[in-house]
Amino acid sequence: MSPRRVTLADVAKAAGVSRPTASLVLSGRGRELRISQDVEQRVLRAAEELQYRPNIVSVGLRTGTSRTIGFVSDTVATSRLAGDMIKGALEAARERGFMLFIGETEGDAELERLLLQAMHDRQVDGLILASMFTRTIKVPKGITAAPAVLLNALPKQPTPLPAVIPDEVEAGRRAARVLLDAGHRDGIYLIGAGPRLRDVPAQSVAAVERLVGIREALREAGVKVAGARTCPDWQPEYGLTATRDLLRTAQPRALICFNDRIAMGAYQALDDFGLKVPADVSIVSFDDHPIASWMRPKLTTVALPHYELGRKAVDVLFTEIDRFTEADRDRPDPDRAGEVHRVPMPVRGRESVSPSPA
Amino acid sequence: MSPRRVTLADVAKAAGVSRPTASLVLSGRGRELRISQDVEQRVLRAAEELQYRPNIVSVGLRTGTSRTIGFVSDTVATSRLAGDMIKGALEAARERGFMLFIGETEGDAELERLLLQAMHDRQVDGLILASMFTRTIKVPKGITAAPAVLLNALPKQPTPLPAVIPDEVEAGRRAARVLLDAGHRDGIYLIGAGPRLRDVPAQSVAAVERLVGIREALREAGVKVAGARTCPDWQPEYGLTATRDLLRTAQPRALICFNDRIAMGAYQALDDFGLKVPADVSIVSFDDHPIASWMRPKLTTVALPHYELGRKAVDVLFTEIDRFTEADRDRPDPDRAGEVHRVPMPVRGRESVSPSPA
DNA sequence: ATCGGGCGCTAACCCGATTTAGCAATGGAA
DNA sequence: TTCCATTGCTAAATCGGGTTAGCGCCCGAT
Repeated sequence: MSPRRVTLADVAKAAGVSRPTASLVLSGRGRELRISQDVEQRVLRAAEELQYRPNIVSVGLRTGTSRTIGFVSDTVATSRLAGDMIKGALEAARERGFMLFIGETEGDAELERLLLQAMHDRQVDGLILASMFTRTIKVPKGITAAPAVLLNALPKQPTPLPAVIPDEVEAGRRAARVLLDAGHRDGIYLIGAGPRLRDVPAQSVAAVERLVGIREALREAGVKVAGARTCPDWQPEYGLTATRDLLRTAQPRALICFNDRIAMGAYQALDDFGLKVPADVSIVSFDDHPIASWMRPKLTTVALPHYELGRKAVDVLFTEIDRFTEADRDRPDPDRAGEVHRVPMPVRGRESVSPSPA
Repeated sequence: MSPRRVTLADVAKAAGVSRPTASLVLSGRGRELRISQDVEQRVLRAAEELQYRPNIVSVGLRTGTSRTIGFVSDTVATSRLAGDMIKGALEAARERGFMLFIGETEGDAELERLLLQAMHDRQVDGLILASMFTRTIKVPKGITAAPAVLLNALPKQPTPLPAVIPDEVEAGRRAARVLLDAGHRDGIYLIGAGPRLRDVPAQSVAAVERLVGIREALREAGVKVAGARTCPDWQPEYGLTATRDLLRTAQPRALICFNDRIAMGAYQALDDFGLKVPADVSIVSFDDHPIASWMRPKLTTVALPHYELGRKAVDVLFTEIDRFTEADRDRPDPDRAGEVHRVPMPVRGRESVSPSPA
C-alpha cells in the first residue's frame, strides 16, 4: 500500500554503520559515547535524506511509554464547554509532542473501568479525569497506576491526585463586585441558589462556591442580599419561572443569575413584566456560555475558563509524570492530599449592567 | 510503581506451557492447530486468574496496527456540534474496541501535516478528516497511505476517499414541506440566503443545498418564494438586521431561516415589530442548535444529525479498513471517486409553526 | 617485543507479542 | 522391527527500536 516506512536499519545501512550506532547518534548520546564526527554526520545526513521518523509504537514497547495522554470525561458532547477544555488540553499536549486519547464514560462506572483499561493497554503516559461541570467525583481505584489529574472535579475520597478547577469563590466575589462597582446596594436578588448556603442543587461545587464568594463580597461592602430563588436545574425554563415568581412580589434592581441559561430565562421573565435590562434591572451571571453574547442586551458574565483549565490540567499532569519518573529518589508519602489548582474566572463586562440610579 | 503488568509469558508459565502455545490458545487458533483440550483449559484458566490483557503496543509492533483511529478536524471546540460528531464516532469505535486520537488543525495546513505525521507514527489504523461545518476541503496528499474518510466535508479535488455528509437537499425539502403541510402558500420568505442559487455565503455547502431543496419542494407544490434576505454571516445579529430590513417593506406569513442563530435574530426583530411567533409569522429553521429548544416559542428546525454523522463515518471507515487489508485480491482502480454517504436530517417539530389562517 | 589503555564501534539482548517451521512422541501399517 | 503419519507442542525468527557489555585496533610506554 504505502511505501514501507523508513526504519532505523535503513538509515544505518545508508550511513554504512550499525543500527545501534545510528540509534546513539540520533538520540543525541553520540557525543558522550565518542562517536566520530564523520560517522555522526553520515548518520544525520542519511536520516535527513530518508526522512526518517522513529516508530513511536516500537519506542513505546521498549520504553513503556507512548507519548500519549488519556482524556476521560463523563460527557464530552453535551456542551461547548467540554470542547474548550479538550482544546486547551490538546494544544498543551501537542506542544510537548503528545497526542490525546478521548474517552467518555457517561457516568457509567463499568464503562469507565473498561476505558481506563483500554488506555492502560495502550500504555498512556498519563490520565486526565475530567468532569463537564465542576463537582466531586468518585475516583476509580487503580487509577494511581499512572500519573493522573482531576479536571473540573474534586475527589470524593482523599487521594494524592492533584485537581484543576475554576476559582468559583473568587468568581462569586467578582460577580458581586460588578454590581457593587456600578453602585448597586439594594434590591440585589439571586436566581438559581441561595440565599442560605444550603439552598443549592446537590453535588454542585459551583453553586456553593459562587454563593460563598457573592456573600463574602457583599458582606465586606456592608450590603445585604435582598432575596433569592432556587432552581432545581439550571435551565432557562427554571430561570424563567423563578424570576416570574420573584417579580410577583418584589422589585429587584439587580439579579445575580447562577448561570447564563438561567439568565436567559430571567430575560424573558423581565420582558413579560415589561422591565428593561439593564435600565430597570441589571443582570450579572456566570459561565460565558455562547448565548451570553447573543442575548440582547449582551450579558455580563463571569467566564468559565475552559480552555485554560484544559491547558493547566496538562501542565500539572506533566509535573506529575516527571515526579513518577524520578520516583526512586524522592518518594513522598502517598497519603498526602493532591494539590488543588484554581484557575481564575475572568469577568466579561458587556451590556446587562448599568449604574444604579441611586 | 504499579505492580508490573501480567504478560503472556506469565500466563504461559502459570499454565506450564510455552509462550507461543499460550498465544495460540488465546487467539482462538488453538483448535485448528490441534492444541489439546487439557492445555487449552489450563491456559484459559491461567489467563483468567492472572487477569491477563495483551499489551496493545506490543501487538501493534508485531502486526502494524494499533486498534486506534485518528479524528482530525479543523476545530473541535468551537461548537457543540463537533462534540456530538466526536461522541458518535467515539461510541462506534468503542463498540469495536477502538480508541480515538483527537487532533485539531485550525485550518493550518502545516499543523495538519504534523498531526497526520504524528498519527502515522503511532500507526493509526484509519483516519477521519472532519470539518465542523459542511464544506469542501483540500485533501492533504499522502492521506491515502491509510484508510480515510471525510466527515461533514467533500473533497475539492477528486479523490477515492468516501465522504459522509448530512443530506442538506432533503433537509431543505423537509423545511419547506413543514410550512406547506401547515397550509402556507403565500408570504414565505427566506432569511440567510437566496432567493437565487448564487445568493449564498462562499464555501457553504449547506446554503446551496438547503436552498436547492427548499426551491424544489416549493416548486413541486406550485408555491413561489415571496422574497429573501441574505446574511454575510449566519449569526443572530445578521438575522436580526436582515429580518428588520424585510419587515420594513413586507408582511411575511412564514420565514425559513437558514440556521437557528439567524432564527434567534429573527425572533428579536419580529418582537420589535410587535409580531408574534407563530400566530403572525411561522418560522422553520435548520441545525437544531441547543438554543432552538430554549427559545420561546420553541423553534421548529431540521436537525443536523451530528451524532449519526460521527457513527456513520466510523462505519464507513471500517469498511475501508477491510478493503485495505483484503487489498491484494480486489484492487479496483484508484482513480474512482469516493462514495458519498448522505445522512438524513430529521425535522424537530416544535412550536414556531402554526397553520396558515388562509 | 610486550603490555596497558583509550578510542570507536558493534554483537547481543531486551521489550511483548505473533507466526512459521519443525521437533519429539505416539500409533498404526508394512 | 522399521517406516510413516499424525498429533501436540515448542524453538526461533520477527516487528523497530534502545541499551549494555565488550571486541578489535592503534597508540605509547615499558
